[in-house]
Amino acid sequence: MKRPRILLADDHPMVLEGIAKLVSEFGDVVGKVEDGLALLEEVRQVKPDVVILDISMPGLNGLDLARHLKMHHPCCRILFLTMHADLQYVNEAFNSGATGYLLKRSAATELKQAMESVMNGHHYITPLIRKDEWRVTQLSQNRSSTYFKSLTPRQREVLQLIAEGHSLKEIAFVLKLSPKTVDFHKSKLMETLGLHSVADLTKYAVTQGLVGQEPN
Amino acid sequence: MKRPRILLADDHPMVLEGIAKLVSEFGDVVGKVEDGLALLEEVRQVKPDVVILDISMPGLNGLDLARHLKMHHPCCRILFLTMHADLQYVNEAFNSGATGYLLKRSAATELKQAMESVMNGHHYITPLIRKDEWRVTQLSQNRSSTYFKSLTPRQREVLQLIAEGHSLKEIAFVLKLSPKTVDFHKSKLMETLGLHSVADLTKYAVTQGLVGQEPN
DNA sequence: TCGAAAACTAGGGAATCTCCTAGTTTGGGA
DNA sequence: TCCCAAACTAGGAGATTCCCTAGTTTTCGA
Repeated sequence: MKRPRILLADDHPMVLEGIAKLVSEFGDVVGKVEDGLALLEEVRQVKPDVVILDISMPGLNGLDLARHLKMHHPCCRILFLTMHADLQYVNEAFNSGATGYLLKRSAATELKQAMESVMNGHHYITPLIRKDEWRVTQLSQNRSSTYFKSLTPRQREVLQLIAEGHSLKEIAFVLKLSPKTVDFHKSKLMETLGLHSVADLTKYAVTQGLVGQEPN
Repeated sequence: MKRPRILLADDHPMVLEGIAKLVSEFGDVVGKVEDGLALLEEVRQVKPDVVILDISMPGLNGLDLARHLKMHHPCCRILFLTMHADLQYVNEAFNSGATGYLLKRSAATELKQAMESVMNGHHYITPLIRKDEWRVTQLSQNRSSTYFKSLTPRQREVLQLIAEGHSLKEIAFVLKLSPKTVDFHKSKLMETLGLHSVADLTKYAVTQGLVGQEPN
């Protein structure tokens, strides 16, 4: 592989410099920037092969940047490196023109793999994000939100009530079902979402806007 | 300066490896860990001069870890490297035994400066956090309302683990307690916070920044 | 229209959690 | 120093949740 010319963007200098060190083992870091506007300017100047960027950035966020780059610098590959594992972000990223998607909690070795994929014209998505789930979402994407398309109405109902803090018994009473049935729906939806605790269900419901984030 | 023996802890491998590269220019990285328990284990094994760690970590958070370390390994210097610029965190960090406090948005060069201070027995706090403000807050801090409500350290620990999706049994194992004891702490903290379900505890922990909002 | 797949319903038994109680340890203040 | 309050520890008993299985209803495409 030809050594790619890489532009790095992250609003945390400490992280930026660290990633730069990692990346410089297999590519040339031709620029480092800490905000969205600087990135656009720098891309014009140095014409990198790949931009590695975070989603949350001051000025312009990563998703807006990706759209802009896709428009004005179509040859420039876009590799997200972010802490957001949320599928909505992943989808939004690829819809915005991303070529790859890594998490900060991915293994450091994935950087090189991802870079190779991306340089060969392929897409890359970290295995930490379940690819099949991502596919599913992508297909059902024409409706604005979501991904919990894959939940049945009953499952959504139960999920919401759980995330509101109700017990299975209470939910059963509200829905006029046996607690056993509610329990079944809970198991099923956990399986579907790949989650394993009430805590995770709650976080999921909150991020999906099913319930508010305020306790009580 | 003698090259310090450094143990690194950060729950994002990508960041961890990057920081390791940066640090290895002036110190020996004798260990890298991704969660609180691993950190305690590793400290016992390698007896580092300095631990560089994040505040938000799965298992045990950085503040609780600092207290453990101060207790069991008083010679080991503790340098926080985190994204939390909140003064409450800074105070709590120093109250918990921190020797230094850096931000991820600090300049990378501060790592070396901070390390030198810390190795010479001085404290270090990044200039991004105004030192005078920090003083003021510290004085007006009549101890208790530190980081979050009137929860005891144990209760905070348990709250975090619950909000991360662990069962009482798992938590008991991690903290080397009886599940009954964990249960008691849970009841007590629910009473203190006026909450009545795991869902609400999770939302509370998320809004307090004790855990991330992403499920899984 | 028919058949199959998906969704919905719920029971049994084991594991876990909840609530109550009680002993031990710890950190100040008189 | 001694004592008290708060924090921490854990046991018992009953309620709830988890996991598996199975029957019924609904949906949808051939």
